[in-house]
Amino acid sequence: MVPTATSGFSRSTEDYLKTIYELELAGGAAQTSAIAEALEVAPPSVSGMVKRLSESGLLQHAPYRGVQLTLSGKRAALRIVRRHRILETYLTSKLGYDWDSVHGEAERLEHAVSDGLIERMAMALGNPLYDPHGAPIPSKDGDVEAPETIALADVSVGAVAEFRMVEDRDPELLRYLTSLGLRPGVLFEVVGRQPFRGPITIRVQAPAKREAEKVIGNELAQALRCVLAEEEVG
Amino acid sequence: MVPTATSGFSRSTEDYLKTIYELELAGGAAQTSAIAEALEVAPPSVSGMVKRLSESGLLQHAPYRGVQLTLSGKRAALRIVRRHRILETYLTSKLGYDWDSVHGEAERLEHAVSDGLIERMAMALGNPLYDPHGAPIPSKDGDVEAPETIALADVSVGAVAEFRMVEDRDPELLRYLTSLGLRPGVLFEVVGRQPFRGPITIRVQAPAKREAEKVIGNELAQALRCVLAEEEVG
DNA sequence: ACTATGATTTAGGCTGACCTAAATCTGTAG
DNA sequence: CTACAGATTTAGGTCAGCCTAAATCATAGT
Repeated sequence: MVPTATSGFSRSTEDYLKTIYELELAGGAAQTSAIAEALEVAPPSVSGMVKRLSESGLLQHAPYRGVQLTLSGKRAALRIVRRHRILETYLTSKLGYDWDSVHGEAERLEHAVSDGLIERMAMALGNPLYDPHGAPIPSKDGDVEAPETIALADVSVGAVAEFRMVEDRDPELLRYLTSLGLRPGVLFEVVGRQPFRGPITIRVQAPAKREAEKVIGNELAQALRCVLAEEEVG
Repeated sequence: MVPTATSGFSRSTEDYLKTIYELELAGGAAQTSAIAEALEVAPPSVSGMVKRLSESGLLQHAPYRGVQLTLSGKRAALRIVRRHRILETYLTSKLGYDWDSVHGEAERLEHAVSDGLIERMAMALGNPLYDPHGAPIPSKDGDVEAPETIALADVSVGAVAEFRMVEDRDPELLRYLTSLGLRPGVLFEVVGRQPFRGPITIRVQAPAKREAEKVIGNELAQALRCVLAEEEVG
């Protein structure tokens, strides 16, 4: 009738490319085991798929070393990333989804939606630059602006910073952030930090509300990407 | 990561069930060759899939005779039909698609979208009862109201009728209807018909416009489902 | 420089969904 | 009542993508 995916690649291929792209961002060449873990697949399955993908020219494989996307592989990956983030944005803005429940839906739809529909959604949203979790949306021709951010864990005590971005995969984490009042764009001040990778205390600047202090574990604080704000005018 | 379809059935299974459902509507038990043609696969592929589907209890197979959906098969089929029609309606109402270009998009998305998203779309549309081509949208628990219609070809000369519904599969046909001013809900009068299955002349009641006469081939007129309107008040 | 450990690949298999070619059934026309 | 045409099924094969078990490689620690 109508093919599964709209790229000429299989659903599975698209998933591998996107995953490899994200692993490369996080650090150099993607390892077989890392890909396997991210895709919840056994390592030999990755070896097999990697062979096929490199035969299609989508990536280069240095055996036992790792894998790197070629230009066309990266292009295909960024196309999926764009779709994923536009879908997440559309679902939250236009259909009342919460930011913690869009990931899985986007994960399926990113393969099924046509380019035309993605562009209509982007248009309807006013061509947004960031998704609901603060991740940058690649442009149609594959440009991504990756803003410089630091982990909340690395913001010094006394500094004011803006929460900018967090991974979209963990709904519980996202709901927890909601309960703290933390979403992209929110300003906060670090008012204390315990030693030995201990918890961090922040004061969220909720507009027209009591600014309660919140305590955040160090591990979570590593996952929250921020930028330092201008100094507050005394 | 996340399964392809949201029903527990494969994309392919969903397509077979929907197709068989539609063939049954059109006339009794679905034949292997009819299924094969509709899905654009070879007849032996259908035999194989039919065996699997009947082993799963989704249909009953009378060898060499045909195939009939069981209750659970019909339920699964209607679920897909509902998704397809809600998607078509959403795309036309909310994203500016024309009625001739939604079918293919819905064909892919119907397998990927979650039940929750479908219900949100339905809600956003005000729980519509008909899709853009006039086809009834099954309810969540599988009730379809199939209105009594007759082919435009069977409307007698002099009668006024309302155009109600047409198949969604042929974009060219739909664009042609658009050019005639025919979409669901439009009234027209049959002003003439040539003998020997010849063409039919109608006058479309365009509000506040010149009511030009249009000539329609008999074959097309068979595909246009209508209901007779009340007599016009002289 | 060797060796153990962990990562990776190879070998061999399975399943779903498709295909073509060959066999078999059904119903109709003589 | 038989034979043939057309529909259907069976037989046997391919391919993508997954799996487990076994072999191989890379490297870090002695």
